Amino acid sequence: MTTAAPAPAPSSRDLPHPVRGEIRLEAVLHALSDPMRLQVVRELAAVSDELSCSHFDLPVTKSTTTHHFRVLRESGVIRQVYRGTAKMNGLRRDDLDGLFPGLLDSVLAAAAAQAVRLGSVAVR
Amino acid sequence: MTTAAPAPAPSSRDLPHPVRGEIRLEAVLHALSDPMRLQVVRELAAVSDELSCSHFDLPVTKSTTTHHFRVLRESGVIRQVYRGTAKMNGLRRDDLDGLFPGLLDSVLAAAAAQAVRLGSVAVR
DNA sequence: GCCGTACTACGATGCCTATCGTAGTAGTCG
DNA sequence: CGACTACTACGATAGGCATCGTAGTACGGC
Repeated sequence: MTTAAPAPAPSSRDLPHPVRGEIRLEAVLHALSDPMRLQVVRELAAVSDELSCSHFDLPVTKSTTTHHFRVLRESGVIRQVYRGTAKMNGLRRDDLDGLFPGLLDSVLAAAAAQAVRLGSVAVR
Repeated sequence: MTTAAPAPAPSSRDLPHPVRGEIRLEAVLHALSDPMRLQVVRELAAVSDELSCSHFDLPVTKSTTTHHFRVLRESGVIRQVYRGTAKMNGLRRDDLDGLFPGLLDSVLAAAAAQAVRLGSVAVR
């Protein structure tokens, strides 16, 4: 075993992500069709950086939050990594733009337009 | 009474559609997140004309087909009208483009790109 | 070493939905 | 009128999913 890959301790903390080629349009659309998940994606796109799960103050329990983040991750919309005790979430903009050019931007623009239209203009 | 609207016989054949302002992004994304419905929308966009329900040869029963067309209609993606015995379906491109500029086109492009990517290039 | 924080996993529940089959209604054509 | 076509409505079923609560695991600080 020359390579002697030290197997960086599976640690049971590695999260399964679809590789770019495995991302399916239907799954992405489904992930974005939930208001709570769409809101999360909008926030992530706004900061264009990673955010911890606890940063989001969603009106549901932690368990449900975990579930929504998992749907987003497994559909390929976000990437999740552990950083110490925190789990950071980042938008997979490169992969999404590569596979579906313009899709994410038009969805984000549509969400923003609708937020204005529905009078949610004042932040929340 | 001048108008004297003769009430063109409700006939129980008028189909409820959301007006433009009632169309919700989440509902549209959800409607498009089903493979069968996405396929229908792609065909409608390809012909840019009305198509009867029976034109589509979906691998499900008539009942299920009716259900899918209703989801598309109630979400505001398509418009349905009766023409004789046939029920014609047309994409509401104007309304969708007006509310969510570029969204429909990028979804259609993404669907086409994915179809190619998955090797479904040879028809079925 | 112990505790608090952050997040997960598991089990349960209720709703939504995709699917079917059967029966029924509207329109057209003979 | 009568048969045929096109589509709907209704009822049933099974699976998915958003939600919760509780219990558990990993990390970092004291």
